[in-house]
Amino acid sequence: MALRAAKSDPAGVRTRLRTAGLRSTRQRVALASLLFQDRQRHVTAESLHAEAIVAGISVSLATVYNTLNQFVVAGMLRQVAADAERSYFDTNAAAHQHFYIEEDRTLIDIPDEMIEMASVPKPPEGTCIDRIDVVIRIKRT
Amino acid sequence: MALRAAKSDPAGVRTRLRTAGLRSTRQRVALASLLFQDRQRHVTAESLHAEAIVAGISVSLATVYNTLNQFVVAGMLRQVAADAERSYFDTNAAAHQHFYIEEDRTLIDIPDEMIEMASVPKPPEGTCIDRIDVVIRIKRT
DNA sequence: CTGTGTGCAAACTCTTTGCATAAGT
DNA sequence: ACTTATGCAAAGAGTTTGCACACAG
Repeated sequence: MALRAAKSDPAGVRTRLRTAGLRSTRQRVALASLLFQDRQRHVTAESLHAEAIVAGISVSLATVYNTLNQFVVAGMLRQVAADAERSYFDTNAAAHQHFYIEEDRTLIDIPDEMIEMASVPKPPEGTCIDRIDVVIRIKRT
Repeated sequence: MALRAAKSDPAGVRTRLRTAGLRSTRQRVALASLLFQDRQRHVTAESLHAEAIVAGISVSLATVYNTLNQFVVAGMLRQVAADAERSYFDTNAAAHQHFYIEEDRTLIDIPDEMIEMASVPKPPEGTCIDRIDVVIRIKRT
């Protein structure tokens, strides 16, 4: 059976951190375990911190911020600019897009197949496309 | 000749404010004149405030924020979430998309024709699409 | 051991708010 | 006149940073 709970699979997470050039500290392993145990997650620093506290992981909010930023740099997470208020982090670093429910401040992944651009505009002279972010803002009816 | 400098065309701006249900105060008229004299502009609260000061308009940063938010509510401006760091406001309230140069923190409009979605994903049950934001992040080569 | 990460609190940035004053209609 | 907007400064989010201590390699 596949052991994948926070404490039972430090190895996979550790390898992942190692590969990213990050030391396997207790906090990083714990946060990474929370983040990557499910397929796809959208967290804010606050929400992940709260989750960590509930899970009995002693970690400061500052460290959560630092860790999230490190994970973004390492390409393990993707930062999503859906709302000016706060930063969202998406465990799915691959190219994909989002619904954003403004009332709930909730992000929902859009399956790859559901969106496609007929034509991607040519970027200005001397620049290249880094990535394309699509946020479909939705409202309850 | 068409007079359209900040002080020579208060009427158009005033009408616009009136229509939006906003009183034509000196600051609102001045800020609106700065904003809408050119076809399309992307400002931050800071940049507009600085611009106003340079133009000799006495206005506080708080009022700039308040005014921008009022204009957004009134549909005169559109808020663009390109960067988590700060809010951008776009004088083109119509549906259109942006390039974002991360290094310069600069927004560039993408002409309507250049982008089109092959298929817009169906929003989840009980919701409807408010709007679609596309930000193409580009980097200097 | 040696260097890097963490915790904490304080600093920082961006944005909003409360209250007295000023201005619009 | 009566109401609403403004200015200022202070408060409020969210996020980053500096430094002493702790821990991984």
